Amino acid sequence: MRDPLPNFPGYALRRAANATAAELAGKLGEVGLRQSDVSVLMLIDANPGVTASAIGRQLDIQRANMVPVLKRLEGLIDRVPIDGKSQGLELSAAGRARLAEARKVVETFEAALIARVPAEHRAHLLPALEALWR
Amino acid sequence: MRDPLPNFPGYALRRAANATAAELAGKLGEVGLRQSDVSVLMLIDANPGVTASAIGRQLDIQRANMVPVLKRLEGLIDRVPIDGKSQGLELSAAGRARLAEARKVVETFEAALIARVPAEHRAHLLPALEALWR
DNA sequence: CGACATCGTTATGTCTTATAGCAATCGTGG
DNA sequence: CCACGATTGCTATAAGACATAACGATGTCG
Repeated sequence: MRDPLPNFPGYALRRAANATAAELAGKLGEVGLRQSDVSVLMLIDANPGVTASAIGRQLDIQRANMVPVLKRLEGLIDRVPIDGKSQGLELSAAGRARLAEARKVVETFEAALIARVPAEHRAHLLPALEALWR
Repeated sequence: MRDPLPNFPGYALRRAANATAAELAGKLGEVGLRQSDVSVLMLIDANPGVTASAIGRQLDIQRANMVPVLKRLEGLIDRVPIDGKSQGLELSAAGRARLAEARKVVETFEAALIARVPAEHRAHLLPALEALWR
């Protein structure tokens, strides 16, 4: 079947993203987490005390939609009141342990990812993507 | 805010894909089409007489989910019975006209896309993406 | 102090996608 | 030539992600 679509970088981009996302989702499923979960955990880990709103802004997740995410992460996250309105988020011991597992999965996955792209293109991928994104 | 995520190629890939997809969706909205619509139209254009099932396989769209897509494209597509079970799809005159508009939008968009990536990385993007996808 | 922004949250609607099932038809191996 | 497994188009439905609007409470700044 003739398919002119793969010649469009934008199309290839979307397909590649979908394919790899599905792949990662599968592997993360084995540790009981989703990609968004891991993103949130990593951000909290790197910024202890951040608010849910701030994380949402960073990840382009609506404030309202952070609620079910955090609910799903119950037990992995501690909420520390900052003032009467905001609450800081931190990883619990369980959260740190779980993140360590997830990190292993992600890093294995990412390594496999770049390994898949031919050596001569490898170094160009990340810079090219960042240029597109921002 | 510290954010380790953009260092992961897989993450950058997903963000770039989302950002560009949203952008394209906006511009295609001006001609009243969605990305999936245009993909389908292009495939039909390149393969007159294809079945809906075949298109679905090519685009990873479930057979069942092709129904609303084709319904949305009513008037742009003609259905030509192949046998008692299958029907071939072709672009109508209106469909060809509409696809021409869409194609202009897409090509403008794609040109702007690659223009955005620094020259030294430009040629590597598509091959790298294809390697990831397949 | 007062106007305005922000926080966390609930509720709700929409859109996309997956799943299962159906009747009709096709193609192929025996 | 025909019975059986595969395929087609389709309906119905469920699940999931996501956006929007609104709320009370609180913080911030002129």
